[in-house]
Amino acid sequence: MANPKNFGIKDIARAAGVSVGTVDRVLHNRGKVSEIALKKVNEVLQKNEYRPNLIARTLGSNKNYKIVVLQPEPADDPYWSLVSQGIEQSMKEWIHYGVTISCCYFSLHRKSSFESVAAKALKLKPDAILLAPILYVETISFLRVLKEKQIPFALFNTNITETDALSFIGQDLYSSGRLAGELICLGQTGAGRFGVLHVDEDLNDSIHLVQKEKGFRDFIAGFYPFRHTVESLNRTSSTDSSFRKKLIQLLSQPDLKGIFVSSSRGTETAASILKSQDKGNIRLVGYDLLKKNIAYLKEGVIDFLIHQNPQQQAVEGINCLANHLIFKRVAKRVNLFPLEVITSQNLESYIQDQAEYTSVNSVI
Amino acid sequence: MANPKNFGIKDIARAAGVSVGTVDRVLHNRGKVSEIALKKVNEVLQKNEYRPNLIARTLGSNKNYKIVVLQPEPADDPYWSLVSQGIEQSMKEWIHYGVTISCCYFSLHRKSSFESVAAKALKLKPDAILLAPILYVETISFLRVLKEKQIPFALFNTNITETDALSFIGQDLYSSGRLAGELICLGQTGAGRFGVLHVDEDLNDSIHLVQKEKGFRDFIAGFYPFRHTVESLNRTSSTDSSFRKKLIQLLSQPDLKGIFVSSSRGTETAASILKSQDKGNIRLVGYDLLKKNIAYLKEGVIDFLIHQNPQQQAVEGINCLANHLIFKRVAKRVNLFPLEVITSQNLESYIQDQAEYTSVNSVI
DNA sequence: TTTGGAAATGTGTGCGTACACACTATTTTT
DNA sequence: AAAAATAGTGTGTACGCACACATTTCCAAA
Repeated sequence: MANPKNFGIKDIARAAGVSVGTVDRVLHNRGKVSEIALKKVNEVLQKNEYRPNLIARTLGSNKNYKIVVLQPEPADDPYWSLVSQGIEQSMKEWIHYGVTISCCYFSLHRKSSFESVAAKALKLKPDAILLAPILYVETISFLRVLKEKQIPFALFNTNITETDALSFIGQDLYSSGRLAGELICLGQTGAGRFGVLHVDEDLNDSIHLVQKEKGFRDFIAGFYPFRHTVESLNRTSSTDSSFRKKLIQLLSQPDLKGIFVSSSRGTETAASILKSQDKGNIRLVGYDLLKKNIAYLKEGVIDFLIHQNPQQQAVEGINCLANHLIFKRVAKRVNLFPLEVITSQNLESYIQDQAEYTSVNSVI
Repeated sequence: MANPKNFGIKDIARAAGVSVGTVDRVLHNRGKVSEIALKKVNEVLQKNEYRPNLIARTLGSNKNYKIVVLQPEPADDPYWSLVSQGIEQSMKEWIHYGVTISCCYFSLHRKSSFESVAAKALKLKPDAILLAPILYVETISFLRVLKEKQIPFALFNTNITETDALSFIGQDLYSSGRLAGELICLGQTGAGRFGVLHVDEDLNDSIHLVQKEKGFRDFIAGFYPFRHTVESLNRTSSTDSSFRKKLIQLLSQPDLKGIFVSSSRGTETAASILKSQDKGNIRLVGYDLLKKNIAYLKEGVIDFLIHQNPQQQAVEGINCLANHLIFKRVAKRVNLFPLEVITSQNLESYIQDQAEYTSVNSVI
């Protein structure tokens, strides 16, 4: 077994009887190399299990890359400002490697904004794109353009499997709905009613919400042994006043077992209504460690939060693309995040700062 | 704001009117530098917010470091073989930076083995030590020796706060006991009995078990609103046959609400007994994703596993020490791991391979 | 046979930093 | 006053790889 720190291209060249220039050409499939030299070098590479020193490679290389992120407007929803935090973190880290990162925001309430934002992103001449495909229809057509232009891209938050994405970074949303079902059913007995809430999003274009609900319904149908019904309530915009009335009506049902809310912001809205109706004893499962959700969790209004960890999704999306660009690293098609269950007793362990330094894999 | 990629020590030297040798001496407090030159260089450094290129620094430096890990014998318990996997992973990664890692194993069943293993570790002339302080008394005296010899060390798995550890990497064990209490009480009503099991460890020298039980008891006492008792069962060795009888007796109590097991291997033992007694409906909370525990979780015998993630603890312990040695990086005194709740529905998201590439922080 | 072009290879310099050693100026000791 | 020691600085080379450009070799065409 070679000592990886000491066996470099000079040693390869010496052993193969060629110059370091030829070794470089073989390693990078660059220029022209004779069959004889190619064979000799490859034999030495294989025999010694050569691994390039990626630190030296980075230092010696002189390329710059640009990554553009397309995501919903953070000012509209604190969930997406967590993503922005992850992006800012990544900017600071990757600048040393000659990678610059830019953000383009589209509005979830004006779907038409997606197209002009996407055009703007392309104007920036990105080497790669990280995209949260929240708007299914608009995203598909944009991805067609990326394919034409041969711009590599990765998806996060929501997966669209019928694309050529380098990678998807995020949770299995169907399974997160099943998990919510499991957490709501635990310890429950007797015939019952379950609620699913979707708040402030167009259900028809938001496959992530559809998948979550399906997971929830499938779990209840398959595992809750008593007679039950599952009802869905949607609020399409914050000016829709019938939603509150319908939820209050649902809360007054004596057989109500629990409520699953499909988004982080919706969780906050539902918790607020449950609290004001003095219904904090109803089992409530929602998403994400937004400030207000944390407060409701501590009060016991919310029983469980499923942590989507959007910040880390963004970080790992950038890492995936940067590794692809710089190191030509093969990406995992699906980088599945754990479905993290947050309760009042493990909350503190999640909101403390995570480890400052983690694996060095990203540069090796 | 300086462009971090372009402003190097040559630029500093030029701007300060000195050579790169003098800049180097100022940066590293090395050799001798006149007050005049020192002032000039420091002004330029500050004005330009100079940050060294750590990649170049690593390449240009020629130091080797040795880290030694002290942990319980993996052959005795699959939990510790997960740690070994983390160590092996880290060996591969850090060898490129001139860091070699060795392991020394002590037996939990022969406390006397700790002393000779610790001596062996010192014989290896480590630059730093990563230690699982499972045996409290033995550990304390060893840490005194490390302090004398000025060998930096980090602790993982169990914290001992009254030490000069660079860092502790692991979970808050008291809180994990509380979390277990929360998960067992959820949806339970009426007067009840709760069990805590400790399997195959000396409770007097194992503060991690003590802390977990205390957390569990404190949660139940503070939050379970009905009349209740908490009883503790210990098995001191696998030849202790009264344990099984006592557990079966506990299982037959009609007011039993749930059981908390304090270790991963004990969880397996308890689940096996619960299953054989056809008591899979009893709420059971234990630790870790060992193969057999996973099987029992899928069957529903175990309701929750708290994932200690020992592999990642080891990885991050090594990263902490390596960063300290190579980059003189200041370590977080406490690197608190999330208390991860595993159920049958989120299990798959945890046992898939984790992200292959993560933050580049470790080398910047 | 000679010439020109293509194929193939070797060499030099760069990336940014670390650090050993040569060199110069000043101060102290004999 | 001369020699030795100290303070301080500059220069060169190293790390391992990338890659541009100079040089050599080989082959085909005239």
